Amino acid sequence: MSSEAGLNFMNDAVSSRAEVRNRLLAKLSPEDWVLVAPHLESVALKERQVVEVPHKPITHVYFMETGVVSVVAVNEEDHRIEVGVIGREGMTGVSLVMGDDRAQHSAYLQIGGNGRRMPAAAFIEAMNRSASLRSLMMKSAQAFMIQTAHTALANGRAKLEERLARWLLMAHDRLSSDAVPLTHEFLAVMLGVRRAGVTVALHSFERRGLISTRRGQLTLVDRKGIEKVAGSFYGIPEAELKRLMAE
Amino acid sequence: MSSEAGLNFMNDAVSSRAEVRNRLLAKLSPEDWVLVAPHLESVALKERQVVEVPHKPITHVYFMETGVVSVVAVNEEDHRIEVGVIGREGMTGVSLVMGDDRAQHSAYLQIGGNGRRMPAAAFIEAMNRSASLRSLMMKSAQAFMIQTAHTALANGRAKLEERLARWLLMAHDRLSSDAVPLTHEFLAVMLGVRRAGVTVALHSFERRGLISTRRGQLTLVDRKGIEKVAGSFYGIPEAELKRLMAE
DNA sequence: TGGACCCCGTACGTTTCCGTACTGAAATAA
DNA sequence: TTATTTCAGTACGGAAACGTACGGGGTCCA
Repeated sequence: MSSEAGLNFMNDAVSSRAEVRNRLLAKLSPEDWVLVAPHLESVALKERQVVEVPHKPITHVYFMETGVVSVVAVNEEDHRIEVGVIGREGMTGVSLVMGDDRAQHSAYLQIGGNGRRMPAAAFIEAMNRSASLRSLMMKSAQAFMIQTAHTALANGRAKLEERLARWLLMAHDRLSSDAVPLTHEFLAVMLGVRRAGVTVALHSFERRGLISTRRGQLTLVDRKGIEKVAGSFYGIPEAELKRLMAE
Repeated sequence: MSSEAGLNFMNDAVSSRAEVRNRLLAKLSPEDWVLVAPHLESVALKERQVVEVPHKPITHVYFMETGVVSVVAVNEEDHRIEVGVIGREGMTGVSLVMGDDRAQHSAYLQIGGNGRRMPAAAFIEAMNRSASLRSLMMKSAQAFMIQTAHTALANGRAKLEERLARWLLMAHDRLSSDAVPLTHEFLAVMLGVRRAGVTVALHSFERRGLISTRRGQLTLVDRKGIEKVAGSFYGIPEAELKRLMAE
């Protein structure tokens, strides 16, 4: 998976304010928008499109408007697990906000979508020029940290069904429809469990009327019911994101 | 556990540069040190001393010189697990660096020690005045994020023995001796596993000559051997910390 | 339209870890 | 010293999830 392959550029000259649907970009002050907009470029990314490679420099930050990015931690023995997801509420390239130039984790589109991207250098430059922009980006980074911490909690204490429910809810929050176009295999990789385990769990969800499934896709039917399954493993990062973005 | 109970203040007038052993404080430029030093206060903290309470304002940041702070994520159903440890390489109160005023997680001394603390307001003020200070603190925050992500990885993919070995190594990195003064019960809480499970695993370590144990304490004997057990679940955050602090 | 491939359903024995609980030994308080 | 509490060792059945693997059905491409 190359970082550039399969990338589609939209042919807008300069991103126009009104059509911005990424929540971070939408929150920019007019002054910060002026700082950022000239460097934005609309892109459409397919599923599995890689946007960050561990220990390599970050080339662009992505502000998605649809789709879901998975951030996956990997170690040398090739153990891997998702440590967070990013959708239209945030951005990729959190390391840049922290003054680092490289990606820590693998990041790629779990569910394809479109958004805008900005070269890393321009992003850093903009943050250096505007304290308010930097402040907003740090809040976003903080929200992502919280999500990662709760992923650690769920990974250590929750059962497969609880973690799966949590994942579906987080994905659903970032999608405009109830359909989640993913195979069991990919869900399994995200959660760090067996593919067969996901199949069985989803089956149980379906029998309970929580979701419906078909090949390569599942659809949330009873969100409240799924929330019940996830219990309090879901919710805190979402509430904290809301709080951090409220001001 | 109150935040103030059992706190001991040292009677130094102003912290002197030479005796600073916290690595973050030690890295401050002379100018940044001038900004920070007047607000530092030496403290000795006993084990279980609480320094941060979830969702409550952070009152002080702590720069430990000895001892280990556990940062523990908790949810409403009272599931809890450690998401990171902090010793003389870092600081507590990472949220402040990100522009938030409250603690996300519970933080307390897992192993007692001493260090310096600084009121939150003074810390924020100092960061606002110095870009280089802020930059250093953000690097430290980044290092902590990386640790949390790898905790999520270990929680999801590693076996009990691997996670226990990882924890021992992280504690050892932050202690000046090979002795870790902790009960099995506390290790179990950190890892989110049964106390009995820790007992059995430590036993196995002891039989293999990796550690020695006595009531309320264990001692690392063969660090290399323990690293072998932890495999690649240990190491990346440590290497990244080194890199981030190298500049 | 046939073949190849991908995805899902299912199964089985096995490992890991849990929940619980009882015991004795060590440390601490009275 | 004695009483009390804390900590460690051990055990048992059971739940959860694992590794592996096989077959059938969908989907897509030639």
